[in-house]
Amino acid sequence: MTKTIPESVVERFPKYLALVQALLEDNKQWVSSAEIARALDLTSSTVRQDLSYLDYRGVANRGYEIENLDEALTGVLGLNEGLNVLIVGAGNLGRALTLHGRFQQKGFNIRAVIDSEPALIGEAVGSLVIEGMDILQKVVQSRNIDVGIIAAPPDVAQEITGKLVLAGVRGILNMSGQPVHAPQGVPVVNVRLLASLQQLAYAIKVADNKNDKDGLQRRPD
Amino acid sequence: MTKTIPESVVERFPKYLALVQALLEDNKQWVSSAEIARALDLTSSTVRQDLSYLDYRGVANRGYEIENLDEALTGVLGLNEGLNVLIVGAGNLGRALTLHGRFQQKGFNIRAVIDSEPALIGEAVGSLVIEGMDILQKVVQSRNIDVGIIAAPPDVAQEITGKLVLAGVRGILNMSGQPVHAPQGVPVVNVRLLASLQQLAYAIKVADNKNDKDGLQRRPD
DNA sequence: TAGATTGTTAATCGATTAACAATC
DNA sequence: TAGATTGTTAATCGATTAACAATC
Repeated sequence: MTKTIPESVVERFPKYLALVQALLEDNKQWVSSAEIARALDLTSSTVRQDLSYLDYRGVANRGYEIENLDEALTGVLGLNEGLNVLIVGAGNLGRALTLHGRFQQKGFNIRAVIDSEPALIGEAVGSLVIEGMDILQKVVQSRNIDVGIIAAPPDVAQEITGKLVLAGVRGILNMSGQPVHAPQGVPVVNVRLLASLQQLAYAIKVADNKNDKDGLQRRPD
Repeated sequence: MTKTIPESVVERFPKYLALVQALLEDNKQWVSSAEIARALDLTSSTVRQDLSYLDYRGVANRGYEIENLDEALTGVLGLNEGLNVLIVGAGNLGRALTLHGRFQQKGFNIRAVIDSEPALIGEAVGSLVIEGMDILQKVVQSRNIDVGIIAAPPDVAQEITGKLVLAGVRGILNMSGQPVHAPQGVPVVNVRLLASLQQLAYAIKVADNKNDKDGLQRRPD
């Protein structure tokens, strides 16, 4: 088995992967740690350290072969196979995610959208049809769902989590805004859009203070 | 001016704020660093250290008064006033964000939705009406927009960023998936949903390996 | 071969945690 | 007053960076 990879490193892997796939599109063949560092605003030392966790080694005096780097990053992230996704909640967010082509394109195959509201059942969302919450378990099992995405209101998020776990999903992406807990062995990633906006608010405040201090103009309230 | 607050601490402030506002709803009056730590999966030491950056001090032998803590966190994040938001892109994601009541409720007032597609102009999204991209600058200025949210395709994300900066927004939340750059002084927060899914994929892989090692059953492919 | 770039070790830096005096 | 909990200092831990021998 591979050595445990620090969380801070894992968090950067998707960035490397996005860059590498963009370079691949441009038909570039090689990239150096210094180039990667420049593109992602890191040091080349961090880049080399991070990439040393991969199954693929760079080549002294050449750098990293992009195709191999792509494969190694895809492999380490567990993206070789593609993952089947169920979206829970067919509101605006659920529909937006379902129709967002980029997930599909990157190996997250959206296989179903379900909702507890009977009136929505049967409605089309892209090439899918909204199904009932009552058949969640059946859907997960018959369509080999790996990942459940919670795009439902906060108050039902934990309840849905329980159902997803029971049905046998392997991981959960929770966009409800309400942090949820699943048993050990079923990882949960909580996406907090409000938190991102609040961090932005902080950054704005800091930037404004800086401008004040520097004697620069700011738009009057 | 206040001391600079480490990024790691600022990232936790929204979590404290969410908890504190939930406790406020429950009419709780006091909370201790140990209780906060338990709820957010931190150590009480980290909590006390973090909260010591605030303008409000706790009370020995009592803990923190929730109402004051709320105010202090709101203040430090720059959320006292509420912020006016423009959403760029009236596709599924843009509409979902516009209609998502929670942002409004937490002080992010969505004042406009714009799109470059003429056919969409005039269409209603909740209480707003989709407006044209050509009046972006006018909208930002006349409606005192603080924050632009990019909910448009990746290929136009950087271009929109330029327009937003020129129009005078104070910060940008970028949900396009394409990282964008703005000049110093206009902070950008990039939300990467795909990266979250990829991190989840990694966590799933690790969890599966662990189960294998422990000799537990895993669903066969 | 000479030069460039890797992989890795050691040094530095920053974040988290432990410990405890202050205090309500 | 006694006990609990804060705020803060010092210790520990982990992540980033610097440096350089190995190597293509």
